[in-house]
Amino acid sequence: MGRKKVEIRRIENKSSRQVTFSKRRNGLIEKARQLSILCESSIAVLVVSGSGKLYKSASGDNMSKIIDRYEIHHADELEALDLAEKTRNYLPLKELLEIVQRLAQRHFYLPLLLMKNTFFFLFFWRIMNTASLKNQMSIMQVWIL
Amino acid sequence: MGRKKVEIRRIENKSSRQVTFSKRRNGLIEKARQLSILCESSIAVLVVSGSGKLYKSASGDNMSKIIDRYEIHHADELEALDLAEKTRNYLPLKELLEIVQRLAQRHFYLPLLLMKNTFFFLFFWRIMNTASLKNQMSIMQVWIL
DNA sequence: AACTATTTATAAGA
DNA sequence: TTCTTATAAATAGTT
Repeated sequence: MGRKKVEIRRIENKSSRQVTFSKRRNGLIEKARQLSILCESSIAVLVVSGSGKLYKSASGDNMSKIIDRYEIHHADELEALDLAEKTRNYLPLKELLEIVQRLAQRHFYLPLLLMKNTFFFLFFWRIMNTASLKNQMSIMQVWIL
Repeated sequence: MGRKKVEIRRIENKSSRQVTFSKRRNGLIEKARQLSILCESSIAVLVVSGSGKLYKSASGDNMSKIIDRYEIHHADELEALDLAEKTRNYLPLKELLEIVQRLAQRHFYLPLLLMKNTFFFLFFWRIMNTASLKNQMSIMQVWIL
């Protein structure tokens, strides 16, 4: 949509890349706003520029709610069944902790509340019931870090 | 961009709303992809339909990374200084817990790791040092829920 | 799902 | 940067 057709590949000229970034970024956010109103939907757009600057927009609902909705969706995609299998087989505590840590690392931002239907709580309570009080601090650090 | 100019307001006819949703959603995601390539940027688009279905796209980087970048940005916006002030004045434990709960509610998805430079840990350790062991369980529930 | 008349977005230039 | 305008692209209504 312009004087010339452009190939969709990195614009090498820095200043025209910047101009295009600004124009199209505004266009994208405006499109999101329109879609949100026309079709009663909630839309989040997050843009991170090459230099790391963040531009965001949330239409129809606030950013937190939309991201929460994504987290729920994402949680659903987790390998819950595989984990359930392992849990039923009563893994050693050490291995349980490793799984928790790995998951926590991969999906760290995932609010635990949103995982209420998954197996984190099972892990948690089992660990808490198994570990001695003096170990609880370090276990809590696993959960927090 | 069509046979007629459309006002940007909710489309009342359900089926044409659905058709428009599908067309424009695809358009939006394609625009995001193009911008990401043309200008070397990372773009996340999250769309939640009126019926709650989620559509997402991440270009230039994966969704987790882009959302993490947003979380960091968001954390920076927190009223950290105000909180620091309050902390220095040694609020009663009850009030500290209330602040923690309010923050947790508003920014629940925020990974604690990303807040390492904020005051959550101060809160946490102070609470843990103040509370008796038998209260720690309920305090942990504050943190988890 | 296609088609196509129009509107809209935007690339290049001023 | 901001405005202008020729042209490409998106899409509203139709089939």
